[in-house]
Amino acid sequence: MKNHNLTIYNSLSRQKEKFESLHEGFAGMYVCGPTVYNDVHLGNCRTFISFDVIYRYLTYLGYTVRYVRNITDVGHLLDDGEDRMSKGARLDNLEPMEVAQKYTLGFHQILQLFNTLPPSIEPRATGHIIEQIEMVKNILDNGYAYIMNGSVYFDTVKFAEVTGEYGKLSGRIIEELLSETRDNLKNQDEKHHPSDFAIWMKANEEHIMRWPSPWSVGFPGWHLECSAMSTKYLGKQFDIHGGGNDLKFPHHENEIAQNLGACNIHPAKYWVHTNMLLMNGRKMSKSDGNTISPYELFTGESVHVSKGYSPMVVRFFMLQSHYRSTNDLTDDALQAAEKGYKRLMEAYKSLSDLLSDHNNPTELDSRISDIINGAYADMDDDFNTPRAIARLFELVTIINSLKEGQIRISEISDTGIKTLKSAFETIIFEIFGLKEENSTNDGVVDGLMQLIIELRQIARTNKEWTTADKIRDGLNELQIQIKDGKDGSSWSFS
RNA sequence: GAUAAGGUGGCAGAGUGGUCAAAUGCAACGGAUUGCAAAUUCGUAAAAUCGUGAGUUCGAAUCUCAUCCUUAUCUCCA
Repeated sequence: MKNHNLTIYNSLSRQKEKFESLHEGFAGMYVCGPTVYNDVHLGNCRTFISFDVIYRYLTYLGYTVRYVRNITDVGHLLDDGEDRMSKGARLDNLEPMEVAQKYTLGFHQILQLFNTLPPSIEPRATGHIIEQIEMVKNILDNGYAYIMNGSVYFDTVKFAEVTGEYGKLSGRIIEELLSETRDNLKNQDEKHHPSDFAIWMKANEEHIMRWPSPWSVGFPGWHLECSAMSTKYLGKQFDIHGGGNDLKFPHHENEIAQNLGACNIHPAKYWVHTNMLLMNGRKMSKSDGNTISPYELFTGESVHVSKGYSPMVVRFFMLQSHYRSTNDLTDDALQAAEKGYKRLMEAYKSLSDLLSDHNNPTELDSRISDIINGAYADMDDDFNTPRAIARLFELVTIINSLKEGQIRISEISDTGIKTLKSAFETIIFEIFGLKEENSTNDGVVDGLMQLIIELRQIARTNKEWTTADKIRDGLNELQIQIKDGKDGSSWSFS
């Protein structure tokens, strides 16, 4: 275990709290995953990238982390009461499980491109029907639910009266919830109160996804899976529960109610919510066209971007804002992120070329250590990646100055260089989860390019500028950029 | 309407009582490099008085109130 002073903003208390895990050396984290009836939304990616960094940082600190992220493949109700999964199935003319499989695979592919680590356990709601039924039983036994025509509803009024816990996370006031009317909601008449919610639903004739239960052949309520699966894999109480801001109500509020209702204990010590990703200052919305898919973003096939941006550039862009702030995705901002990201990676590469001629501690050495410690302190402060990145760029300036001679190489010791290198590796690759891209691994291309560069060099030596420029411009059109430096030319994909 | 989070340079985005005329990246400007560019790089240089108005305080971007705007949730959403 590393010494640290990690604080996390807890949505439940609305303040930063010192992180102390329930079990020394271990950390349990549950994050609400996607509903797999559609392609992943870029906003989802932001959330999962944020939690990926949290997962990575906890691991870096030395915790043995169990990271559970579910796949919702049943239970979401549409306005008309139809299950989301079966709707997708009907439209695509597929089995519900086929739909789930298809979009689960797509989801994994995209997240892999973003270099997120897979969770320790990725449970599916349909694989935990038994656990969910058990939980319904427990809630019934504790008197916080009632049965109506084969469906089971959570009694929010009674729960609120007995525990006083309902609405705390989202700041809802129970009286106001009770006075709300929702005439268009199906089964409204079955509920005692509008704020009550289904934990088991009786399936009607057309409903494809159905399981037997003590109450009816039916399916579990949407909020129930997370309560059941977090309890199963992390215990009745665990450290961190995460998800997007938009899940606070009703999903997380109801989850807390279910856990308390079934187990008499608050499920999570720290509730962590990520903020929304915007595009051009507005929310992403399919209906008004203000949306872009991860794939479109990578290829540039969208009116919203001037070109494609690689997954690592997008990841870096997202890390440049704090997870609790909204993040505005714009073409300008992505271009800026791309340049910054490249500069950061180039500086890392330059480190290999730096050689000090001595090993006596210097003033610069200690300045470097201070900056690095600052970056870790930023991460300790509620995972402040933008500030940590800012510090890395202070190091970038130092590295480049050493390389270019603005700072004499004797001003840094051998140890200082090693410290820089290991800090870059740990922070950029291990914690931020960035990786190098664009290596061709293609001997033929490399060989050809080497040859072309040599030919152009001959032309340049002979001052045949027309030929040299033709090669340069022609390659440029093929998205290959020639970079003329002091020690010859190099190339890269632009 | 209610609830929650916000409005900081040209753009993105840190900062939440004094060390802030305010980090960092990009852009812009100046220099280095170049056959010219691009790319790269340096800059004790330039750029925001922190939505608006009022208040608390010796002192506010940071606290309070009002007001305008944005986003989220209240119905499925990361």
